[in-house]
Amino acid sequence: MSVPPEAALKRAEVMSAVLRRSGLRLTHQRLEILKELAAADVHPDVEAIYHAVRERVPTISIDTVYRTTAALVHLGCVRRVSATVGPARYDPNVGPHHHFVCQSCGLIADIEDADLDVLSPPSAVGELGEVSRAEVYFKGVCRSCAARSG
Amino acid sequence: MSVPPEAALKRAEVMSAVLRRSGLRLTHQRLEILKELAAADVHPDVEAIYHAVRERVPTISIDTVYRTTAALVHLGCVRRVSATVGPARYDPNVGPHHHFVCQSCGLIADIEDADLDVLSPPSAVGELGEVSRAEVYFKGVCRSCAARSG
DNA sequence: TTGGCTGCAAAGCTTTTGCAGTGCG
DNA sequence: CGCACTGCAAAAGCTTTGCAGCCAA
Repeated sequence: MSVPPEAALKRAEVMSAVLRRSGLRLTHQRLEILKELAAADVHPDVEAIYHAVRERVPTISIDTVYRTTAALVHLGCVRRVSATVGPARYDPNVGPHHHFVCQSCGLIADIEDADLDVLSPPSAVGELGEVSRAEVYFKGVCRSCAARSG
Repeated sequence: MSVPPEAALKRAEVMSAVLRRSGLRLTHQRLEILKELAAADVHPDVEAIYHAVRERVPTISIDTVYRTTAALVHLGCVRRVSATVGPARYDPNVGPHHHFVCQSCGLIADIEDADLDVLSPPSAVGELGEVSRAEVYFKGVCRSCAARSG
């Protein structure tokens, strides 16, 4: 939630535009979910989005959050990332970037690094399929988990 | 299942040794699960392991497969990897290596590349936590999915 | 012998789906 | 006004847990 307001606004506008352009309806519920995602920098899961949006739209159901996130992923507006533990998390940053993953609590943090962005696959990968993107995951233990377990 | 027999045997022996050394019992069921994992090169999920082992141990239950894989992950004998879709998959190769992931069917293939192994995290990562390993995921669409959908 | 392990059953958690009413375009 | 969307409820899929009997060490 500490994404710069102007960046969040821009993201929300892009998402709205893509939604509208693709023929999907921009409902009150979808708008709130989309704004929540646009402003998120903690890769929230569906449960977290649901609770946050419910503050403003008390009648929303979690099904709608599932359906809307699925639609946004399908449109390429957000990216579904999954840790090795816990529910799927959603990343509103769809540009090239990388992640730090805490193996203990599942925290996922963005890592921006131009050198990693230009990583190209070894030639052998071509035999497996068509690569659209490379993502580096740095796995370890985050500060708070390290502090908690000594 | 096309891992070289001697490599699979070696892996199975290492896993058995680790299990025994850690005070866990090497039961008939565990031995078969462990052999199945040692010989696997397709990153099977629990369901796949269960069905394969059941050919030889018809009375085994899927709970035991869940419990045994969890134990092996905890001991560092196999690695749990998760695609963005479907159940968790298990990788008996715990050395440094990378993956190709099919975004359509969830297939995960190993990629060996010495250059990628020595990738070091950007300095900013140090603020987040302690990194124990870097893994590169090349995401795209595998050959059979590409063929299926044109 | 005995404490850890197994199989069974039930439950928990995440996610998907069918349906009827609602509201966006 | 029509059809996509929503909320509700039920179910499906993956995984974990409690318990009583069994077996590796």
